[in-house]
Amino acid sequence: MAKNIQLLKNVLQNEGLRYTSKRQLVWDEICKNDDHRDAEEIYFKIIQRGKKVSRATVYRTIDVLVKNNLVRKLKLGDGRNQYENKLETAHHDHIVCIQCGRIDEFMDENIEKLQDEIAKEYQFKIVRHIHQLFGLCRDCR
Amino acid sequence: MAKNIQLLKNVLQNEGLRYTSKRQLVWDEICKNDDHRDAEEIYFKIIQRGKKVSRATVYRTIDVLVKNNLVRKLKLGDGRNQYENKLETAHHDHIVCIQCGRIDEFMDENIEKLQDEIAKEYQFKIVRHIHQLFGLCRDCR
DNA sequence: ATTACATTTGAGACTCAATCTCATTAAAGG
DNA sequence: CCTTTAATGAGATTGAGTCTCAAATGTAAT
Repeated sequence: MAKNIQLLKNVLQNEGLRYTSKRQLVWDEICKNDDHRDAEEIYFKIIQRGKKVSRATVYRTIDVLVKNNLVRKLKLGDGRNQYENKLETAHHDHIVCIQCGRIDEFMDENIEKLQDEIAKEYQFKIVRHIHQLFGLCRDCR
Repeated sequence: MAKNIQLLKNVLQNEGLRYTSKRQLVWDEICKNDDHRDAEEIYFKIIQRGKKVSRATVYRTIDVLVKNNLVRKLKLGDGRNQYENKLETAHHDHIVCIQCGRIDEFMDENIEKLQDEIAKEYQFKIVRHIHQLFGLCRDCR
C-alpha cells in the first residue's frame, strides 16, 4: 500500500499538484478492489467509511488519476462512467493506421466481457485472441 | 432512395410502429451523408431544409434506427453522441479451435459498436478489422 | 512557530444532452 | 367520415458532471 501512496505522490508531483489527504482517500478507495465503480459509488463508500470528502473532489481527483494512467475510465456511454484501478499490467489490442503505420493501443473491458459471452455461447474455452482495427488516423483521414 | 424508404418501413413494422413522415424525415437526413453527426445537427439540418420536426422526435426516431441497425451510435463519452447511417453490408468474425482447427463464425453488434467508440476515441476512421478468438472447442477442451 | 501566499476543498448552483409529460395531431381501418 | 390508437411537439424535467468562490489547508520563508 505504501507503493500506492508513492504512485499517487509521483503523479501529483508530475502534475504540479499537492499531495493531500483527500486525494489519498480517493485513490485508496479506488485501490480497495478491482471492480469498476462509478464516481458516486466511490464517493459514497468513502463517506460510509466515516471519512469526509466532497463529490467535487472525488471527480477532480479521478480526473487526475485517469489522466496519469492510475485509473481506467470505462465509458459505458449510458449513465455514469465507471472507474477501476490500473495497477495490474494491462492487456491491450491495437488500432492501426493503414496510411502512415501509426499504431495505438486500446483495451476495452466491455469487449472482453462480450468475448467471454461469445465463447460461452459457442462452448469454447478461449486461450488468446487477436483484435485489430485498421483505418485512417486523425492525420490521414 | 426508395430502398431506404423500404428499410425504414421494415424496421417500423418490425417494431410495431407506424410509418410516418417525421420518421422518414429523420432517416432521410441521416442517409444524406456518411458523416457522423449528433442529434442536434441532424435536427437542425432538417429544420434548415424547411421541414418541421421536434428534437423529441429526432431522438426517439434515432433510438429506433440504432436499435434496428440502420444507424450506428458513436458514443464519444464527452458531449453529444454521434450517429451515422449503416447501409453497408454486414460482416462476421471467427472463433477458432487451436486443437482441431474447427472454425465458427460470430458477429456481435455490441462489439461492433464498442469498436466504433474506440475508433472515435482515437479519431480513427475504421476501414476494416480483424477479430479472432483462439481456444478449445467443446469437443477438444 | 508565525506569517504570507498559493492551492485545495466543499456546498450548492449551474450546464447541457437527453428524456419525459401530456395536450394536440395524425395514421389506420373500418 | 368516424373511431381508435399511436405519434408529435413545446417545454419541463432529469441527472451526471462541472463550476464558483469563500473557507480551509498546505508550503515556504522568516
